[in-house]
Amino acid sequence: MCSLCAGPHGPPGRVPHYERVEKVRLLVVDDDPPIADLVATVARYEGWDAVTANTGEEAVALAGEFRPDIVVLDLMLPDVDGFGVLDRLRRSGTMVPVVFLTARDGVADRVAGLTRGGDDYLIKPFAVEELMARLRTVLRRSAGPAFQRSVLRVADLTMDEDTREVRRGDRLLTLTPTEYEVLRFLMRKSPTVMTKAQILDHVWEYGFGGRSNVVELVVSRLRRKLDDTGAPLIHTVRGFGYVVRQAAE
Amino acid sequence: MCSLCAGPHGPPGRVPHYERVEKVRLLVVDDDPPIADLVATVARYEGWDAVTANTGEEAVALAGEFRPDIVVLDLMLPDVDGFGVLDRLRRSGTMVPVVFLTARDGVADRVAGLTRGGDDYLIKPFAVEELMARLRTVLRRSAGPAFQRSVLRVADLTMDEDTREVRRGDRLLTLTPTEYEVLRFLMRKSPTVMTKAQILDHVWEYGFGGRSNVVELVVSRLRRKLDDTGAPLIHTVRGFGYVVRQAAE
DNA sequence: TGGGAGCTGTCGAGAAGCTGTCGGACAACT
DNA sequence: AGTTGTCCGACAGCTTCTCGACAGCTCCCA
Repeated sequence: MCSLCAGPHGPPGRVPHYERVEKVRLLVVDDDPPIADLVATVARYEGWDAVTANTGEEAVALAGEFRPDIVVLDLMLPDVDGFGVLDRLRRSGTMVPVVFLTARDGVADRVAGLTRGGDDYLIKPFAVEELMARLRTVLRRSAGPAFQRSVLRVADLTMDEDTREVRRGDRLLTLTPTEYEVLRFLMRKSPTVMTKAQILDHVWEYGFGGRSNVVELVVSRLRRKLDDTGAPLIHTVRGFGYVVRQAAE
Repeated sequence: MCSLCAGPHGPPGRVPHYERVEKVRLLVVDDDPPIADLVATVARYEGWDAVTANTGEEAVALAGEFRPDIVVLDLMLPDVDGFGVLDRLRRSGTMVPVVFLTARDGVADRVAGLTRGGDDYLIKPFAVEELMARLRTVLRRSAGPAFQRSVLRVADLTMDEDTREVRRGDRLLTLTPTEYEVLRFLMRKSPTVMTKAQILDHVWEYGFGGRSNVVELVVSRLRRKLDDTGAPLIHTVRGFGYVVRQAAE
C-alpha cells in the first residue's frame, strides 16, 4: 500500500453509523486546488461522491447539476466570494447544508452566525479528520431529529461524539482535545492499522511541521489513560503504526 | 420521538409534555430570503416542516395549500403588508397562530394589540432561540387551555419556561435575561456539548458582532449563581465548549 | 426629564491546562 | 551484541479559560 497516500488504507467497506443507502454527495469549493483535492480525496475514501470547484461560478453551476447533500465552501474565492455563492445557492432554493472554511485572520468575524442554521465553519488550516467529523455531524443533524447518537465502540471502549464522553467500561476518561482526536481516528479506522504518518496527516492541521514523535507521545498519553485498566486496546505494530482493537491472538 | 422536542438528540426522559405525533408545520413569511431561510432551517433542525414565502401573495397562497400550524410573519412586506396578510388569513377562516416580526422602530405599538389572541411578536434582529421558544409557547397554548407546563430539568436544576422560574434544588435563582437564555439553550441541548460559537449564534441576535468572550463571561456569571451550591452542573470542555449535565462519576 | 438600578459587553491579568521538544531508557528484531 | 524503533519523564512556551473591574446602556419610576 502507498505510504505517501493520505488516505486510510482500510478496504472501503466499513460502513459508518450514519449509514444511508445512497452515497453522500459532497461539493468542495476552494480556489486552492491541492486543498480542494485533499478534502475530496478523503471524502471519497469514506465512500462519498465528491466533486471540486475552484471558483464561485463553477460552484454554482456544479451545485445545480450535481445536487450535493453537503457543501464545503471556502469564503475566500477569487470571483464571487463565499457569501455570494451561498446567496446564490440559497436563492436557487437549495437548503443544502454548508461547512465554511475561513482564514484565521480573515473574515472570522463575519462568519459568526453561521452555525445557526446548522451550518458550521472551520478555520484554516484545519485537520482533515476534524472537517470530516463536522461534515458528519451536520449531515446527521440535517437528516432530522430522528438521527441516532453517534457512538463509536471498540470492545469496552466507547466514545460518544455528541457528549464527547469517552469511557473504558464504566470509567469515564478525561481526554485533551488532541488525545480525543487521535483516539477518534483510531477507533473509526479500527481494526485497521494506521501509520504514524497517516495519523499525523489526518489529525493534525495540514501543513503541520512536526517532524517529531508527537504521535508516539499522544499515544503514550492515551495509553496511560485508557490502558491502565484491563487488556490493552491500543497496539503498536512495530515499524508501521498503531491500531485500536480488542487484543487478538 | 417528539417532533417538538428541543433537539434531535433527546435521551429518554427529555421529551417535553407538549408532545405531538405529527410534525409541526411552519410557514415563514419574510421578504429577506436569508432571514426566512434562517428561521426555516432552524425549525427543520428541530424536526419541523417549514416552508418560506417572500411576499404577501405567496404567503396567502402557500398558507392555503400548506395548512401551517403556526406562522412567522414579517410585518414589512413589499406588496401586501403584514397586517393585510393577517387579515386575509383570518378571513379565510384560519385560526392559525402567528408570531410577528417587526423592526424596532416599526409598528411595535400596533402589534401589541394583535397578540391578544395568543399570538406573539418579536423585534428584529432577534435571537433564533428566543424565536423558537416563543413558537413553542404559542403552539402549546393553541393546543388548548389544558396545556401542560414546559419544564426543563437537569439533575436538581429546573427551568419552568412559562413562569421563568429557575431552581437549583429548592433554591430559587434570579437570572438576568441573557443568563436565562444561555442556560435554557444549554439545558435544552443537554447532554450534548455546545461550542461557544453555537451558543453565540443561537442565543444572541443574528448580526451580533461580539467577537469577544461574552459567552465565557455569562457562563462564569451563571456558575456563580447556580454552581456555588452542590456539584457543578456547567462543565467546561476545554478547547471545545460548554455542557450542562450531571457530573458523570 | 432626571436619577437610579440593573444589565451587558470590553479589557486585561492571572490561573489552569495543553502541546511539542528533547533525550535517555528500554524493547524488538537481526 | 548491535541496530533500529518505541516509550515516556520533564519542561518550557503557549493557548484557553476565569473572573474582577468598569463604563455605557436601557429601563423604570418619580
